[in-house]
Amino acid sequence: MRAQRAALQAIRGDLKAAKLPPLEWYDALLELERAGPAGLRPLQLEDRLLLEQHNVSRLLDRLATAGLIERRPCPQDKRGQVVVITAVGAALRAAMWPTYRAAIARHVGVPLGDDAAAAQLAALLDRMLG
Amino acid sequence: MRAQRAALQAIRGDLKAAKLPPLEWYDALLELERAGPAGLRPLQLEDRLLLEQHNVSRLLDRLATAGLIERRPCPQDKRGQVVVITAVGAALRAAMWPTYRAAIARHVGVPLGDDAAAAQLAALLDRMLG
DNA sequence: TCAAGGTTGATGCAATTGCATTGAATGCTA
DNA sequence: TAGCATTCAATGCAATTGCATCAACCTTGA
Repeated sequence: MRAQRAALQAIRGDLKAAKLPPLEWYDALLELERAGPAGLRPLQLEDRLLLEQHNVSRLLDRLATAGLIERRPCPQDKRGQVVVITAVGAALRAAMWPTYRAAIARHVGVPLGDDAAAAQLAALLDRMLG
Repeated sequence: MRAQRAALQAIRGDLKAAKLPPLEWYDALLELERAGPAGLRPLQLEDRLLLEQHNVSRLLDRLATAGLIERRPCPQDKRGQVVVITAVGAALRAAMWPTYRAAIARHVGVPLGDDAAAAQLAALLDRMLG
């Protein structure tokens, strides 16, 4: 918990110092970019981001307000919607990556030392997501 | 990040289901209990809990309101204070432990499998706190 | 086919967190 | 030792998160 908090706060600090949006935006935009033009249902985002339903709903509000995503009605289910990333959204995600990548390297990669340690850590943490 | 979030949310859920206070209270009370009757300065709590100054200040507000800690003036530094856990606070921490312990076992221990994996994970994460 | 129950996503309200600033006290330096 | 930058902790305000609930829609089964 403490290691995660330290890394997270440090990475957030780097993003903020670069005047970039919060980390949550990146995560959401990345998932949506991976989903391609088919987009994602909010429920799928919940699963992938491990966020609660109401937090996804409000995160999407902010992303939509910023013009980074588009909410489209869902043909199969009129309650639902399909969320698609816009070109602006994809551009922002790409613009965030260099800073984010460097922050990860600095605050996770460097402390861990070698790549083998990182791989080991990833493997262990993966077990916790089964 | 995702592994931590999953574990944290699950553990919080268990504490809530048992009608116990939030995890942050436990962490703070534990540090204060370890500090003994000498107590801790808020700044020391910041370091140990990796919380920002204003969050410590407000966490202490809540703990004090609940009668779990006592804020005493600091003799060496009249700006500061010394925070000491009360008997009620220690009792609450102790009461939380069985549930917390079980939650950790369930959501961290079990997924990891054996103790060796847990030790390895702890060692790797420790590197990130240097 | 329609009533009952479950799912999807939004929203009002309270609690928490983040951010900037403040007030008080300290210590450094000239 | 007066002046000034720094440190400790609190606080007003905005943004976010948590919680409960709601409205709309879907699904199932008699």
